[in-house]
Amino acid sequence: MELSDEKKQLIEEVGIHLEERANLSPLASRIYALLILSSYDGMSFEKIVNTMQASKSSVSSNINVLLQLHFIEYYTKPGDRKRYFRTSDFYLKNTMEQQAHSLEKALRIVQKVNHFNADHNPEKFKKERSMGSLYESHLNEQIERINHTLTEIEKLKQ
Amino acid sequence: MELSDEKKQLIEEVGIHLEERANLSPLASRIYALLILSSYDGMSFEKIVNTMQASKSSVSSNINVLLQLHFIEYYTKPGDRKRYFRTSDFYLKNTMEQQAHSLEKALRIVQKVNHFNADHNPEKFKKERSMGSLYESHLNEQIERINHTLTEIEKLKQ
DNA sequence: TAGTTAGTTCGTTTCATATCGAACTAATCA
DNA sequence: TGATTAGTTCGATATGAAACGAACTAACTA
Repeated sequence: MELSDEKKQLIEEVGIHLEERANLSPLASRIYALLILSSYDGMSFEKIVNTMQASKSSVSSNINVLLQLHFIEYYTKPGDRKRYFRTSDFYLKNTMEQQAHSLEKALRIVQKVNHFNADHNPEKFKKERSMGSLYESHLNEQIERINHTLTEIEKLKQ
Repeated sequence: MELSDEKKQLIEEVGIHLEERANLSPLASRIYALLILSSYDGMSFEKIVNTMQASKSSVSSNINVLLQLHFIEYYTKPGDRKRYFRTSDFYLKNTMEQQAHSLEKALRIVQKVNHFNADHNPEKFKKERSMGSLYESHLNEQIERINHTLTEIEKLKQ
């Protein structure tokens, strides 16, 4: 029931990272980190409550968020009412898809900004155009790379 | 003094994007968006206060944050006490440097997680290794790309 | 020197969001 | 059927951050 110090600290570190990158609440981040660092068998709701020292209600709502985002999944054992949670099979794929969306959104914004400045602040646009287009093509490249990797992951799945 | 509806809406859109991506407060994000979408001459403190309909104190502290992060800079005109703020010359470069750091951090975390699971959850590690290594090399590639673009920007500066 | 102006400081207020706990539901068990 | 258990719901509390406003400083100006 007690975690090693090494694991505790790693949960904290990964948790903070997830908070920042995935916009999850602190507890959701810690739970997700815990499951990332645990065996593929997963953990029961109760065990998560005890390990995290958090209330049942907090764990319940945060687990539901993680389920909705498809970051985790659950399974049941015959003759056992409990649900067992684990990281979803392809959570790295989800992470990358989110990154792709975020980059695409960034690209759309940059394009809008450049367009607006070309129309309304021509002097500024001229000054920044070369860097702006460099940035645009950089974003395009990154999106391409990510999609490429996603198709490779798709192959792995089969 | 009044902004066009088009500009207002774009400030909102870019502002929300900056809030999410750059971890800036709402007002800091809006001020930064305003300056991104304004002429290279920049805007005085007073004009920013009026345009944003925010208090002097809020504008003051948020501008100082943006200055510290080198997202914006200011200049003065001889015989004019006011300070004029504009986006810093190479703010896109700063953006990319931040992205590079964030990717490097992500890579270090993923490596730590993989290492931990290899030691403590061998079954899970085996199951996820191929995807994990694919992800690792993907992150490496992205970091490489970003550094490459940064050196190209460096060339532009000269 | 007295008045004005640009911008800052700092204590207070407002607001959002995370977590909690007690009461509840629905399924299982004896 | 009555008791137990797994998990949810929902109103209350706590915490932290953002924005505010009044008072202040420091520089200029008449």
